[in-house]
Amino acid sequence: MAGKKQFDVDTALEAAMTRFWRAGYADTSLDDLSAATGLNRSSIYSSLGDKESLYLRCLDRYATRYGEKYDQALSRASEEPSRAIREFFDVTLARIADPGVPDGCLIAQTAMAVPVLSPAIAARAIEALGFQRTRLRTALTAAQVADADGLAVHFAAVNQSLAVMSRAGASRKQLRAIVDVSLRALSRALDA
Amino acid sequence: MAGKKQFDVDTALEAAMTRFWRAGYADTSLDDLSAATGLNRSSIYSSLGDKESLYLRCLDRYATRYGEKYDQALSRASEEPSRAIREFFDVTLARIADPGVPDGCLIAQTAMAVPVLSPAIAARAIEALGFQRTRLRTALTAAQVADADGLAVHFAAVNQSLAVMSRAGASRKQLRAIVDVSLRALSRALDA
DNA sequence: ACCATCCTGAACTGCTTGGTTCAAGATACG
DNA sequence: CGTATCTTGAACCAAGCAGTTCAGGATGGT
Repeated sequence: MAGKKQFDVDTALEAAMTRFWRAGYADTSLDDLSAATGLNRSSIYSSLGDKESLYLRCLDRYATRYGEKYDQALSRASEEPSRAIREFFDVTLARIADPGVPDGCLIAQTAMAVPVLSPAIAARAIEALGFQRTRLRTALTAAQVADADGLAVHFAAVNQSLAVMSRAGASRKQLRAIVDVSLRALSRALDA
Repeated sequence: MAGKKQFDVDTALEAAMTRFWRAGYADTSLDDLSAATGLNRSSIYSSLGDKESLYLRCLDRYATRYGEKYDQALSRASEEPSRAIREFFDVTLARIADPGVPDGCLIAQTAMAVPVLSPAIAARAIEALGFQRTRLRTALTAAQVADADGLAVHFAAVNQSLAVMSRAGASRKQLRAIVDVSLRALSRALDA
């Protein structure tokens, strides 16, 4: 197959992202990516770039996709803050419950490997986490919650903790319990 | 240098553990371990075993060392639960603040890599996390707190989240804020 | 002084890694 | 039909990997 038609770059990118997400950067070889995407090594290299730039593209893809979902969940924070934060966590819980997608979180995985990753990749992961915190802080500020800063970083952290715990085989019930304690803390802050 | 004296196995194990802790299993080669311990490749192999069994020994070493500290922090939970949990988190915060030791957490790092690690290593990490939850649940039950189970898994998760956030360069202030929200949730649970 | 003991450096194996090149083949369009 | 365009598989490279072996040198105990 050749001539003018090209393979679907988007599909290949999705497969590569999923592989990186499950196994991490170090444990994903070009052969793994080749097998996952169905593309030849040379095709990956010529149309998706080398391993590092491909990883960066996957990071962006991941951050954009779930960033939009988080934004949507938080969009009505000023009217119903409790519900907004609950829906924020539901985005993560639904992702973990989805059998078509790996456990964990690509951003969290990248953050854990910061000391051994290239500065460019490390910076992108840290940036994404910072963006998540900002997202939450903006929503909580709009809802006029006391200590919006502290709660924002707490929720961002608890969200990441779900990635770790899901990798360790935590049940959905346990993941829900983790979130519930944080949601109760928000309720108290709203009462005051 | 040879004859009858041996190098200090304990010192070597400590160096290996630190290296694994910082860089993870995949990104630590035998040459890295050799450089870190100051031992020859063949010395590592003959007296510490292969890479996998050495990693297991490091995991145990880590779990035992900090497990004791966590136990100590929680020992007076029935009398002063709030203080006990605060001191529990202080163990982690002090470890992260210690410049002589890497950020993050060896257990969390291992948990994140579960899908690509050997079953033996994966099982040990999951076991360690389960033990942490049990430790907390026992303490909270002794303190007669409502929803000890939910709080235990929440605290265990938040504790792991500190590893992720510290790797992403979070400040001590931010890490403290993450913990504070959880501690407030405990206070409310104790009031009720 | 001697000998048993242990460590060390170096080498070697077989394999995988990321990266790159290129000729051959398949297609679509004029 | 012919030609320009694109993909593909295979091969190649230098490097790094884990694991293992072994001869030789340094040491401690006697």
